[in-house]
Amino acid sequence: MLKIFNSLTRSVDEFVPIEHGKVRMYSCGPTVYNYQHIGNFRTFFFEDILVRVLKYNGYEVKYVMNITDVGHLTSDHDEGEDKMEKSAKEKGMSVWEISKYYTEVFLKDVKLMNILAPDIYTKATDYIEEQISMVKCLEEKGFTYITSDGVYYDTSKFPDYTKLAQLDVEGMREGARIEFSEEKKNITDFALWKFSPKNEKRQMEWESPWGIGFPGWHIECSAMSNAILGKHFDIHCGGIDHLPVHHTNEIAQSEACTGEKYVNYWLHGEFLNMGDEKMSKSTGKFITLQSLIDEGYSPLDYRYFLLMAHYKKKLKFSIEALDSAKSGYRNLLSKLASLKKSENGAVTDATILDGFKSKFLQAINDDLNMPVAMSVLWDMIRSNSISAKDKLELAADFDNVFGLKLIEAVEKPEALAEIPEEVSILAAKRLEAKKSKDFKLADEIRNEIKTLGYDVVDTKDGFSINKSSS
RNA sequence: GGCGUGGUACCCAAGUGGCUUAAGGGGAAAGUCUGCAAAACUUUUAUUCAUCAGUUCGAAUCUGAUCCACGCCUCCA
Repeated sequence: MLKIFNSLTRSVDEFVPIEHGKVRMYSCGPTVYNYQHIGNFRTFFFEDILVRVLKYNGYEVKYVMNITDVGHLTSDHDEGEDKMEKSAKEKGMSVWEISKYYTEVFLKDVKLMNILAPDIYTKATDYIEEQISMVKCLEEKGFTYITSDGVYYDTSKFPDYTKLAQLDVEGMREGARIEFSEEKKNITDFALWKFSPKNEKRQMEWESPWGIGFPGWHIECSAMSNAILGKHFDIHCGGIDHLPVHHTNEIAQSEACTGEKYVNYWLHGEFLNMGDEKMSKSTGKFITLQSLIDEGYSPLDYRYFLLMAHYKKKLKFSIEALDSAKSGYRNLLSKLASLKKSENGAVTDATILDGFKSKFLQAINDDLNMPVAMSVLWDMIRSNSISAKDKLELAADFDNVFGLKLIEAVEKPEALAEIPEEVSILAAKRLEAKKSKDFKLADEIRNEIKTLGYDVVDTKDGFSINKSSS
């Protein structure tokens, strides 16, 4: 039985799908105006784990992720610039080029982290009609009003507005860091449709019943999820930051328009912190996946790092912590590789195997407790009463959830990559020296090989060469 | 000002009333092995869970107070 923490109820609830055996799920993807940083990837990773756990439990999953390429404003309560347009201006490219470029980088990074692609990626600009008709629907039902700069949602008309995030609207007003627009009726009201500036031609703008403009940021998710998954579906997830505003607004829009319950389970991933503070794009303090790769880390080292913590807890990122994950991951792979070579040994007692399997299942089904699942993997690998073959099979089975490419890595270890001939010859010479007990020469040759960037390691009947770890 | 998290070994991090006198990984130390080194294997590494009170037969886990750190109420995964 799968249990997950539902932000709506604020408790760990048993997961019961709307339709037996099937799950419809939506998550808020990237806004493609800049690179995604490793904190963003923590959330995409968490959603990936959720999908994998659902599939491991036998559910058929229909998974949609959006790509925001319009309407996401820089700040100021619907008064800032559009992030896409701003980024395009700064880089001297068209918004469409910006969108294409950052989407491609995102897709590449996602793949490197072995995050399974959703069934459908939806772009906000591909669903303008749907967004307009949802705004119309809200207008007809009396949830909107028009100001000088757009069509707004009147949150006071939706009684359950504060439910998801348990917002204290009065308290917000007192400490608000920013004055809110005079034209807004309530501090929490938000734009559904924004008018293009009178004196400026936007690159992205569309005709609408209210005038030329572009959709507000929140409406895209309501419109697209509705179009693809229907009015009422199972799971909606995203980063924790989306809970008080974006997801709260989505519920208000969707439920006001359809009159039905929107989503059954809301899941939110916590932030990755740099030291004690969150990693954030607006402060410029962030790390991309590519920069980790440039530093000599594998994207899967980072994945292993993420598996060590629960998704609902803040995680401190540091090079030290990443290094320990890297070591842990490499150790794991070398253990598995040596299992591959070893004799199979005795047949394993089935009850022992089942014990590990059920511990694993219990961990992943307990609100995706990956740290515990990882400890089950390690205990299993260190166990004395399981044959090498069974260990590898179980590891492969668990890896359907972990996504660490454990078996691929064992099949073709990268250490065997290309050893230059020069190094091979030296190593052979060293073996000769060793055989004639000229250990001084042997050590000299080993040092020489070391300076070429390789390590020679003695084995029972010879040696093996590995690239020095950086 | 309001709302909300969290403080567990040298580091990362599970555990949220008895099964645990606190998982797992990294690191460190000792031993076996080895010409040496590495790897591998074995063992060790928190009588203690920010602090102080309290509830309980029993608390890291519940309650209260205190200290500290962080997030949200501007955009953000």
